[in-house]
Amino acid sequence: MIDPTLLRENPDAVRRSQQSRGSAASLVDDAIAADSVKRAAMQHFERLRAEQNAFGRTVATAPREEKRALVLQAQALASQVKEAQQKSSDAEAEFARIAGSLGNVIIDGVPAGGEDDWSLIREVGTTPAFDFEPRDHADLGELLGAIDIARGVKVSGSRFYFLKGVGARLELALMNMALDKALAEGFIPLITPTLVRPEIMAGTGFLGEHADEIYYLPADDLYLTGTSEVALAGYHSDEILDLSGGPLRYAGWSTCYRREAGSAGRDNRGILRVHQFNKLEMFSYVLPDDAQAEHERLLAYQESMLAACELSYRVIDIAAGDLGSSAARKFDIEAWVPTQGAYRELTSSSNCTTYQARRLDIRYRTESGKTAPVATLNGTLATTRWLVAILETHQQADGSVVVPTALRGYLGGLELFEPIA
RNA sequence: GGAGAUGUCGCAUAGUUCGGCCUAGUGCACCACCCUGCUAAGGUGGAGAGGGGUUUACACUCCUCCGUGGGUUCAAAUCCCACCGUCUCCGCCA
Repeated sequence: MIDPTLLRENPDAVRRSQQSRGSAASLVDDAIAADSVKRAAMQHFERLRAEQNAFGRTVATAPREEKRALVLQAQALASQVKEAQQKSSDAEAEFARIAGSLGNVIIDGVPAGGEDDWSLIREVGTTPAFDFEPRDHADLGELLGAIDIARGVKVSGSRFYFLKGVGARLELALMNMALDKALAEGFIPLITPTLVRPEIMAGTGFLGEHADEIYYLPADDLYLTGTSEVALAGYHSDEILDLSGGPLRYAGWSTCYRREAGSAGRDNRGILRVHQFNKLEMFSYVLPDDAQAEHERLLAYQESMLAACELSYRVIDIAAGDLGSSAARKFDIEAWVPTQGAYRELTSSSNCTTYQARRLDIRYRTESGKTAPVATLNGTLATTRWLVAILETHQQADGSVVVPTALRGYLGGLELFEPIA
């Protein structure tokens, strides 16, 4: 939910944002109209209600013999009040529906356009060159006994897999390295629920256009989360936070579930795009004025992880039309995947400003003692998908894979993954 | 899954019997000031959340909120229905 005051006082800013996203700017005018209808209806209802309340007090204290006549009068008033209340709550719901469909107001500098209109922030590292034909991660995974796709499909269907042997160990090593990084930066570790209630899912903005991407358990009315961001954002819902000591930073580890309904035929090979994977996610609650600095900070942590994995990558500023509704800006880091000859997303970091917090009712106390929504940000610190880039980047001609130095300590000193017999 | 208990503005509670001076009282904690004078106490006042009106702002004023959503009624914390959470016991259980 965007700031209704901004909608009233600076509708042009919201219009520009909608245009950059390629969404309907006319929604802004609809929202403003609905807002004024809502307020008129509220005022009408509240005036009648005040009258009714006053009358009620008269009835309560009236002598018995006058009560009967007074009650008859009050009955007429009550039906008017009821009607006005209905109109008011309808108008309120209508405003919420329209205003809720407006995306977050993007931050200046975010490129306009869609999926391909991102702008490059920087490229880091040199893309690996091989004097042999590199194998893709699926082949390497099989060769090393690290990834068992066939049995994953047998047990659970397409886009499922087993991590096995050094593959399983590599994932745990990566997660542990990421956790240590997070701890060093002051994040509080959390292992989060992966099943959440509808209001939490809706509050984080995932039940909008992408609802078909989400697993749902109708028998229990619960959703399986595609990222621990959902639980991490819901963690402080309906709370007033004390941020006087600085931001609240959490590192949430969870398994993530995605239906991948809209990606049939894409990335069918290997574990690039799967229904289930693990992720360590950073999540920050900060004062609104600190949000942009925090975004840079999360990005820096991510880059240091990529560097520790000795990967070559680029940082991109995602275009407005490719942002989720909650994000005001999103930076992705994409690592070079040799056999694809392309950069592929390994991390994503969003600044949701106050949009998500407003919907989840997460506030802080301003200096004047009033409450105001906080800003929320999230970013990937490690996921299963990183194995793709790590295996492919560090492979050798014989199919072995050199373990990045920083990860060796998490693998009992193992320096090389070797093909199994 | 079964039985029972329970949910009140930070925490703890009063209020629910029998609907109406509940505009939800009190204690603790909190904030400001005063007094005292030394590691503690006393006094006065303030102070919940969301929204509307009016405001540069302060202030003022109105509406809503007693787990959630409905219902009955002129009037609901209080009565009725459904749901949710928590606790206790029983059952079941990777």
